[in-house]
Amino acid sequence: MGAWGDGTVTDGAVTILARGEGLAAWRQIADGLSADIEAGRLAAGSQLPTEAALAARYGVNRHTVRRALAALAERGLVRATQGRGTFVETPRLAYPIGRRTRFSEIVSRAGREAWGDLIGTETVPADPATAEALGIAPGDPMLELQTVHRADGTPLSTARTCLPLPRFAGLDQAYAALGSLTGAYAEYGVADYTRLSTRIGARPASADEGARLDLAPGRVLIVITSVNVDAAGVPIQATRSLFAADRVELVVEG
Amino acid sequence: MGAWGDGTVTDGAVTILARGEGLAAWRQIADGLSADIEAGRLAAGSQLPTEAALAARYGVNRHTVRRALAALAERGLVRATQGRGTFVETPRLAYPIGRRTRFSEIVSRAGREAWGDLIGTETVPADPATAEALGIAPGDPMLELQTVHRADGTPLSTARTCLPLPRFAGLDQAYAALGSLTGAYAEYGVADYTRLSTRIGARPASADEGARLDLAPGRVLIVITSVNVDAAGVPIQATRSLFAADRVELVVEG
DNA sequence: ATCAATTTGTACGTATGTATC
DNA sequence: AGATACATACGTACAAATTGA
Repeated sequence: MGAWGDGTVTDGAVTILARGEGLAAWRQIADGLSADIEAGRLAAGSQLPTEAALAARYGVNRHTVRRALAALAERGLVRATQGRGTFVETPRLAYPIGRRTRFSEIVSRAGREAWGDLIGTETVPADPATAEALGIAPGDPMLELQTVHRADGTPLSTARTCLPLPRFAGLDQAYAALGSLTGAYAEYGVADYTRLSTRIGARPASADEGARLDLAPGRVLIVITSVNVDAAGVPIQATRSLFAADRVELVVEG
Repeated sequence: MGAWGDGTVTDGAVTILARGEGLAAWRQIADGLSADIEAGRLAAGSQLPTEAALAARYGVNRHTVRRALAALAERGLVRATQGRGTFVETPRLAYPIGRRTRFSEIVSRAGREAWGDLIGTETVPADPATAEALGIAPGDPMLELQTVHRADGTPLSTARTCLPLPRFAGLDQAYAALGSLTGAYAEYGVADYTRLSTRIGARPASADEGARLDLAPGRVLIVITSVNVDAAGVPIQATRSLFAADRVELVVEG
C-alpha cells in the first residue's frame, strides 16, 4: 500500500524535516515523536502509526524511521512487537526511596489510588540472615507478612515483611483491618520509623512472582531489601520488595 | 549407584538433622548451606554437591534437598542449571549510590582493580530531554562519551555520559589519558561535583549492550539515569549507566 | 555427528503430623 | 470428635539440558 496510485492516502500531512543542516533526520523524528508522547498527543498504550506510515509522513525511508523508533525504545518510551506494531509505553510511576518511604503517600501523591493486600501471614523461625538484620537470634519466631501493593488496581509490587515477635504479635490483624502498615505500627506504639539500609538489585520474575504481579514470568523485577528501625534505632522490620520494573522507576531522594 | 553393595561410598559423613522438633528439615539444610557459603567454606563459583549427594549426606529424600536449594536460589545465593549442577553465585559488588558516587573509589575500596575504558566519543546535538537536564537549549552541541567500567577485568557497567559544550571541549582526551572522569574534570576546574538526581529502572539487555558487558542478551540491566552538578549547582553531566544486575547490587547511602 | 552418562526439572503417587473449621 | 486443608517428607519415573567420549 503506497501513498499514490492505489487509492490509499496517508493519515496526515507530510511533516517537513530540516535536511542537510547537521541534524540527522532520525533525530528530528525521534525528538518530534518523543515530544508528542510527553505532551500526551500520543496517549499511553496507543499504537503508533506503522513504520511505513511514518516514513510516508516524514518523507523518509523506513530505515530512517526505524532508527528513530529504536532510539525511543532504548529510552523506554515505546515498545515494538513484531507483527503487532509499536506502542507507547505507560509512564512508570516515580517511586521515591529514602529514609521515610511510605507506599500509600507516594501513590496518592501521584494521583492514584493506593491499595495494599495482605495475602498471607505466617509465624516462622528466623533464618540466620534475617535474624541478624532484625537483631534477634536465629530460630527465634518472627511474623512474616506477604503483601501486594496496587495503584489503581494494577499491582506495582509484592513484599515479604518480617517483624520480630513477640513485640508485634497480632500486628497482621491490625494491618488487615487498616490496610496500612504505618497505621498498624501506630497501634503498637511505633509512631515513626525510618529506613536503616536499602539494597537494590534486579532479576527476572519466577512463575509465581509473575502471577502475583500480573506479569509474564521472565519479566524484570527490581528487588529492594531494606531494614527499618523505630525512633530508638531498634529494627522493627526486614523487607524484601519486588517491583515490576515495567511499571515503576525508583527515585533516590537527594 | 547406591551407598551399599557396589563399592561406592558417600563423599562425607552423614550430617545429623534435628527431626520432629518443629524445624523443617529443608530449613536446616538451607541454613547449613547458606552458613557454609557465607563463611567461605563453599567458595564463590564452586559447584555444590549434586542433589543426590546432598540427599545422601543429610539422610533425606532428594525432594527435601530441592526445597532447600530453592530457598537459597530465591535469596540469590546459588544458581541451578539443568544438566550442569548447582553453583555458588559470586557475591555482587555493593555499589553505593548517593550524592558523591565515584566509581574508582567504590571498586578499589572493595579490593578490586578499577578500570574505565573510553570506547567512543561523539559531538551530537542535544535531544530535548537531555538538554533540559543539562540546562541547555535543544540542539545545542554536547559531548557524548561511551564508557565501560571494569573491576578486575569483568565489566560491571557501561555508561553514556553527556557534557555541555563548549565548556568541556576536549575533555574526552583528558579522560582517555587519565582513565578517570574525576581527574578529567579537575583539569577543567571542576574540583568537586555532586549528584542532583538519580532514577533507577531495570530491563533486559539488548544484543549489543550484552556484548559490551560480556553478558548474554536478555540478562537483566539496572538502568541509572542521573544528573551531576558542580559546586555552584550548574549541571555538568547527564549520565545513563547500565549495570549488569548479576554482578552489582546498589546500596542507597543513608 | 552420535551416543551415553550425569544432573537438574517435572510429574505422578503415598503417608503423616498439625492446624483449622 | 470428626472432617478438612495444608505443609512436610519420601518414593519412583521420566523429560530435558549439558558434557565428554
